[in-house]
Formats: sequence, C-alpha cells, structure tokens
Amino acid sequence: MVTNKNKYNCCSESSSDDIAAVRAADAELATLAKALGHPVRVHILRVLSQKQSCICGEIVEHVDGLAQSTVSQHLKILKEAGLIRGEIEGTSVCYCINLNGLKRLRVLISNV
Amino acid sequence: MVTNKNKYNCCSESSSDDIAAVRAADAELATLAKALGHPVRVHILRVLSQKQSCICGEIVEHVDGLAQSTVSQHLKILKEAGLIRGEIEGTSVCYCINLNGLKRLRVLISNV
DNA sequence: TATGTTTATCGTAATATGACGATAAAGTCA
DNA sequence: TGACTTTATCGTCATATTACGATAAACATA
Repeated sequence: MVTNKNKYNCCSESSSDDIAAVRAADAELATLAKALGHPVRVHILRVLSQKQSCICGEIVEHVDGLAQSTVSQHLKILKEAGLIRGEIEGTSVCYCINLNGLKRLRVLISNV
Repeated sequence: MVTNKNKYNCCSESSSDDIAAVRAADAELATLAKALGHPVRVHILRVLSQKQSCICGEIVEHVDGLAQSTVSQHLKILKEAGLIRGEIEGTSVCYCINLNGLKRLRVLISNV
C-alpha cells in the first residue's frame, strides 16, 4: 500500500537533534508511565491527591494487606519517577504529590 | 499523630460501589500505563500517530535493531491494552492508533 | 501446487519486578 | 543513656518482562 517511505515527509524535516529530543521524550514518558503501571501505585497517588499530604504510615494503612516494606518500595519508585515528594518530619516522612511530575506526564501523553 | 482514620471524612461518603469503581479505575489506569511503560512502545505509538497507519513490517523498520518477533510482542501488548488496533490486509497487518484507548488514558490520568 | 512473503507464536535465557520478613538507621522521649 | 517509633534497605524467592532465533500460519502469486 505505502511504497514510498517519505510519503508523509516525516523524516526529511527532522534533524538528528530533533530525533534525539523525541527519543528522550519517549524514554521520559516510558519512565513515568512505568511508575504508574501498578494498581497499588495508582492508589497511592489517589490517596495523596485526596489528602494533600500523608505520612508514610497512613499510606501503609490505606494500602490494605501489603507489608510496610512493600509499600516503601512502591513509594520509592514513585519518588524516583518524580511523581511524589517526601519530606522528613521527625521519625516520619510526609509524602505529597509532585504536581510538576504529574503535569509533565499529562503533557507527554497529550503529545503522543 | 493521626488517631482518627476519618479525620478527613474521606471514607464516610464513599459507598462500597464507589470504592469498587475507584479500584477498577486504578487497575485500568495501571494497565494502560504499564503498556506505555517501555520506550519502544512509546515510539511505536508515535510512529502510528504520525503516519496514521502503518503495516507491521514498516514498524519493524522504524524500531531499529530489534528482531521482528520482539516488535510483534510489543505490538501485542499495545493491542491488548487497547492502545492500538490491527487490521489484516492480505499477508500484512495494518496497525493504527486506537484513539479511544489513548483518550481513556488521558481521562484517567487527569482524574488522579 | 509449490514458492515466497508477512506476521504471530513458541521455546528459552537473562534480567526486572513484586512481595515478604528481618534488620538497620534516624529520630523521639522518658 | 536506653527504649520505642517510624521508615528505608537488605536478602530472598516467585513471577513477569524483554529479547532472541526458530517455526508455524495465512495469504499471494508464479
């Protein structure tokens, strides 16, 4: 059906810089999406979204049936992806949504 | 610190149906995000988005360096998540973006 | 019918993820 | 200081993912 690879001129106008930028966006979107790619992590985001902020122990209570260490792992993944932030308060850690990360994810998805 | 679990009244207004619906949305969003959680799959989506539609063999060419079987696996994951559709055309398969799936993902993320 | 083309699936190996309990680290408070 | 609380990290195991080559399935065509 399509015999000419440049039928849509999708390559001729792209510099290698453009390609690198798109590849970087691919990787960034994939990283963010992967972090969101587990129901428990989505649930944690929702809890933080509703409560504005939440200490780690409360999150563990909200995520029913999982060990504290498991929840801590999920929090780490969300934090490393830039979707949440954690602030130490005494012995506790107060987590909150990182709105910039969430916005970035929305922007990247809207650009697909 | 927090002794009353209903401090924010976040549960008292939720019926079990609501909770089930939110859990289902969590799972749906996680499934869609997980499918997007690999740079090659993001790239495939971008290719399909730019070219409107694309036969499998062309996608394999666009995803440089990966075996045809690997690309086929990625296509399967995207298809099962509802992010792309595939239509058989003779010996080829013509893939295109499933806009409904992409919209659904955007809606679910905007509701987090 | 026989041959070639295209794509999906199978089998397999390496690596990643998700879960747990145990424990370390860091702070609070008596 | 010593006991307690809270959270992160470690070690481990089971399972999932990613990649590959080989092959099967389905169609086109000589």
